[in-house]
Amino acid sequence: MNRIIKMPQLKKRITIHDIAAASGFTASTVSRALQKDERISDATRILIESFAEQMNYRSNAVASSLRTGKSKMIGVVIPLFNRTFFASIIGGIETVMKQAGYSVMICQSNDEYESEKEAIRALMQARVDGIAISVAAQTNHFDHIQLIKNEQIPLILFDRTCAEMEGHQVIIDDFKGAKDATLHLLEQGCRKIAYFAGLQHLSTQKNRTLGYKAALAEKGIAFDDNLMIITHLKEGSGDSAVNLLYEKGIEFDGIFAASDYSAVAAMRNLQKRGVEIPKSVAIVGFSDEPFTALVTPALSTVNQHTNLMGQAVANLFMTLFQKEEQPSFVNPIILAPELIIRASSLKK
Amino acid sequence: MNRIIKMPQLKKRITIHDIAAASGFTASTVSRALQKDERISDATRILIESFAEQMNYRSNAVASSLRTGKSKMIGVVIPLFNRTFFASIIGGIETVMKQAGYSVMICQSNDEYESEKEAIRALMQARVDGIAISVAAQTNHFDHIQLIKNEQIPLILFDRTCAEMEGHQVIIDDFKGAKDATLHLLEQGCRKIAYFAGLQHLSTQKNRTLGYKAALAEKGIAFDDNLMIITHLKEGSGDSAVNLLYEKGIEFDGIFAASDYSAVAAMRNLQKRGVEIPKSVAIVGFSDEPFTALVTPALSTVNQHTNLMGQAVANLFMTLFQKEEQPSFVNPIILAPELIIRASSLKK
DNA sequence: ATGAAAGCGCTAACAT
DNA sequence: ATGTTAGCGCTTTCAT
Repeated sequence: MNRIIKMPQLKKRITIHDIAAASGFTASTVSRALQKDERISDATRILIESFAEQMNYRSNAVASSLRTGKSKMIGVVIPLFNRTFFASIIGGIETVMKQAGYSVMICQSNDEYESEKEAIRALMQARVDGIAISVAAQTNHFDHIQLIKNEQIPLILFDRTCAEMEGHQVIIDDFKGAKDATLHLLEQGCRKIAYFAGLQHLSTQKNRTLGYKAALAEKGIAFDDNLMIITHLKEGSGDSAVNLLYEKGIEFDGIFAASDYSAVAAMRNLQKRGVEIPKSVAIVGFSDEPFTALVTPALSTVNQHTNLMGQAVANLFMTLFQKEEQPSFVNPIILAPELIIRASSLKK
Repeated sequence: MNRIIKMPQLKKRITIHDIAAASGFTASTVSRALQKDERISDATRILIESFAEQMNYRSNAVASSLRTGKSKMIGVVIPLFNRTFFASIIGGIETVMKQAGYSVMICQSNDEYESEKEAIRALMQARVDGIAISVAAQTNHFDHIQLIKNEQIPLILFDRTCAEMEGHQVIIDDFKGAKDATLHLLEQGCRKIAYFAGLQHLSTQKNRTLGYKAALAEKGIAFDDNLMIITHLKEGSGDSAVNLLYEKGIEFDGIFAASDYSAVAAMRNLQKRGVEIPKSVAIVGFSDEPFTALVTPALSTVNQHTNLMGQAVANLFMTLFQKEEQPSFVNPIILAPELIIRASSLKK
């Protein structure tokens, strides 16, 4: 004797075949209808769409990706999330890519070579359609980035690039940013401007150094090696840099720090020593992190128009995706930074 | 007459079939060998591995994902990248997931319902194996989150959760954090503690309010509605909150702000008014953003052990992945916050 | 305007 | 220990 037993219905995901069965068409017609292929009549399309809706269908991007070879995803590798700088760039990238139907997969390198390599591996395995990278501080060889090019995956370097790698670039004019900042300090009457520099193998930092020097040169002031202190620019570095200047007995009447964190830490150290800011020492930072407007005195800094930068990256992707073959080089996109003058540097 | 013509060799990606052909085995053996299946002899495995290496093979995660139904990716949706808070949580998640061979796909909701919904849609289309969400400030209905549960995708709510949704949770003990902060201010002698609160429909903010009130109650101080000012807690809000207190002529000798940005903005406003901190007004913030140690006076705040929180999320995922069926509920994981006492609140 | 059939690259149940 | 075979869900060429 047989009795019908209700199986514990495993809620299988709906596929185009289910819709095909339900609607009486075939899977290909369903596929075409959902893609709004012109060859499908409006009536059929609308019918199929309503079935899809009712049956709660969501297309399987994995299957689609396997078939078409396009994942409609791009990957972005950044050093760290904990800077408004990168957050804002990604915001710009996402805004544009989303409109074009792309998802953005973000990975952190923690400024380490190994993590960066691993992130790239993961993105390539996920078969993303393009990869954008701001290279890690510790990265000094580029074989892992070369892999991307070898596989003909569109590659964009942004912010931190590397001279050793040719590729598409979206960068800030760090030279101009640093030069403007330094010129501003000079115009405020500073003559001995300490420069808290970042690691000089980074393209951005190298260019900031050139900008600093160019400003000095323009005003006929000799570059003084003692005033340039190279650090990792993390939170504590401004503090130790100021201490170093004092220990060495080096006089200074201004600071240009290539990082806001470093600048604020320096400011705090000087205030503890009773140094008046900006009267005795004027300070300018770099990046326009939100807290710079909140410290006392408010920190002058250089805004990098990060959101625009992100949009530029995304737009470049859209251009690259249209090309059959990846062009090995296009002119870099260079964005202009903007000096934000606040109380920390205004002597007059 | 025939001549051999060299075709412009399209560098096709290497598949297991190519390796099979080159090594003389079949695709399944290659697949097994590369997965280190025990049934394949060491000799064969090593041979195949060397072929793979030489031929520059990378496995196609998309194909593998389609076949196995597992993507080895998880998705994380956060409101915004521009807080060290979320950056650090993600760092914790990534550390653990990577070790287990998972990639992490991160999306921003910008605190908007629509973006959050869109992010979830993208993650589900990518067929991630699990989704972790810290819900957007503007989200007030949860149908999109319900979708995740409907599809039986492991779901973890972290930090900001919602009472309306049952699900796995990893949260901070916001109640305790706020209570400790307020008690500390009371112990410093404050009697009229202004409370700069966040939007009260957020679970975290609601709990902080309860903590604030509990501390007052414990010390026998009546809650004064005038002292509680609800804002979005963004950068400018601390400033306007202080202005409001002055306009209304409400006296206060302490501030507990549910955000570091708000706290620092308030501090700055008061300093401009010539109010001494912490002498006249003691201040405590929330989150321990890195810049809080850099302002003058350094800001007392509540550290939320974000990295641990991220690790807890990841570990919970690993547990959930092992279950055949998703348990509808497990006890929430509640992490203890830590009060960081700095100069801004030390009267004694 | 719609259908049939093949295949993207991989894995796994079922052989042997 | 290795091979055969089928199929994940989709797109797309070729038919009609």
